[in-house]
Amino acid sequence: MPQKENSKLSIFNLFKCDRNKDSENKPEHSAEEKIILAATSVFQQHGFSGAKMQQIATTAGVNKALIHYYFKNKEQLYIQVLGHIMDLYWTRLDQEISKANTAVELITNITNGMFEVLKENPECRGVILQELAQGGPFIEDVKNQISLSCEPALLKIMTMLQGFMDQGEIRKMDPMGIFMNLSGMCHYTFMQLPFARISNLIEMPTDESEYFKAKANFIVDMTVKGLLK
Amino acid sequence: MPQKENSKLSIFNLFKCDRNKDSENKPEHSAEEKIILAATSVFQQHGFSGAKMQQIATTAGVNKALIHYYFKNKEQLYIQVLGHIMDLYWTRLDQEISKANTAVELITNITNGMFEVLKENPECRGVILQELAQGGPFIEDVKNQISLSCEPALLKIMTMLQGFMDQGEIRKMDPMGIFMNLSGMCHYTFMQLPFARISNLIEMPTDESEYFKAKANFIVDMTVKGLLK
DNA sequence: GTTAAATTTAACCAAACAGTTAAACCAAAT
DNA sequence: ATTTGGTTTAACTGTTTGGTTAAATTTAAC
Repeated sequence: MPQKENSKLSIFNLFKCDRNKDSENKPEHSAEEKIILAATSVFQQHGFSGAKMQQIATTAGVNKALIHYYFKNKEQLYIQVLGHIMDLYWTRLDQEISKANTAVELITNITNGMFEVLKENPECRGVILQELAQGGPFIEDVKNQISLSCEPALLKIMTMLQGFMDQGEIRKMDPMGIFMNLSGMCHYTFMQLPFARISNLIEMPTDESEYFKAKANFIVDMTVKGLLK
Repeated sequence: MPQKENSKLSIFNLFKCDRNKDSENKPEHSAEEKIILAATSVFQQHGFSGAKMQQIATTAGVNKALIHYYFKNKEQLYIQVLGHIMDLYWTRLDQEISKANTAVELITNITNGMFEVLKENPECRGVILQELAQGGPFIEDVKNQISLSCEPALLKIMTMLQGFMDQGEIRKMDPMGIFMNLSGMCHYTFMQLPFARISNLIEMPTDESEYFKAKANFIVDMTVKGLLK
């Protein structure tokens, strides 16, 4: 069904096909899902203005007219993409933090969760942060999406950190500051990945997953050490 | 003089007017400088594709034809802007690190230097990182610019950190990893600034400079603590 | 088998935009 | 006084692109 206005695809529908690759009878996304996924990728590569509707259609293996059948216009499509990415990101992060019982585990899980979601979904890297950094016309939509997707998980993280401080596992610091610093280190790792790949200033092992593993460990190590009493 | 091809404006010419504001007789930038400055701002706000040559001209207080008189096309102008930003950034950083005698001073100065240059030049925030994160067609130009602008300063930082490790002030860690983490925390602070300004999840004092000061101290504190033995 | 929804095809429109051109204008230098 | 180079003006071109439309075609449901 077309959804010209403000309905929103759920991440659960959008990715259930990826999760159980064994079901060969229904391996395909719906057209609407394919469009969102393609749009996410194209917006990531070229930015909002640089992304062409035709390329999104081609990438999705779909006709351009169909995009406008499902989405009112480029802006609305972009907003849906923002929502999709936020959902993807915070759903994953929420899973990770729920498993932690100590501060060290929490830091470790957040870091690994961020690394995994950014590894598996390269298109997450640019899109959101671009909106944040530029403070463009979609910043309000990002804010609304954040309220929906991330606020509960974020508050959970804050509460847990505060708890670990109260019980003395780590020293008393601003929990939001801790999380922001951790986010910064993780995201920055992926932000400069295209540069790291071609630069001789940064050593990259042939196996890139080794690089990520080492980076994540390094971040956890430095952060945990920075938090302990 | 027009410079259709590969000549490059020096940052020293580009900003000497800002430094000595007392000289009222020559307060104006040259047209070429005005164009670069305007272009930097417009590219930052709208990205490469979203930036309009006409808007750059208007912002610079100059005619559109004049842009093409000095710069071959949009791509070349953008590359010049990248170079200008990198120069600006690393020149400032180089000044800061030279003043440090201990690891703590080094971390402090790098952090403060980054904060100041990002505070004073908001347009630095998006442009470069956008290129890095997207890995777009200009990544090679960024790499070349980095070789010119930052490599010496970066190597200096690495050497200093290594020295502080050898003499036992901080524990032995990958110096590049330290710098990358520090960069990530600083840049991320500014990246999400537009969001922080409108969000109620992040507390912002009415005086924004207070926010920056606290953030910088927090980053230094966490980093230094994370590096000590 | 009929109906309704999903999807394609292909042509089209209007606006925006990068870049060009040529003539005119102006300021400073010679 | 003339030259030269920087700068403006304004019109123009060719292309790209977002979006529309209407008819045709397929798919799935009932």
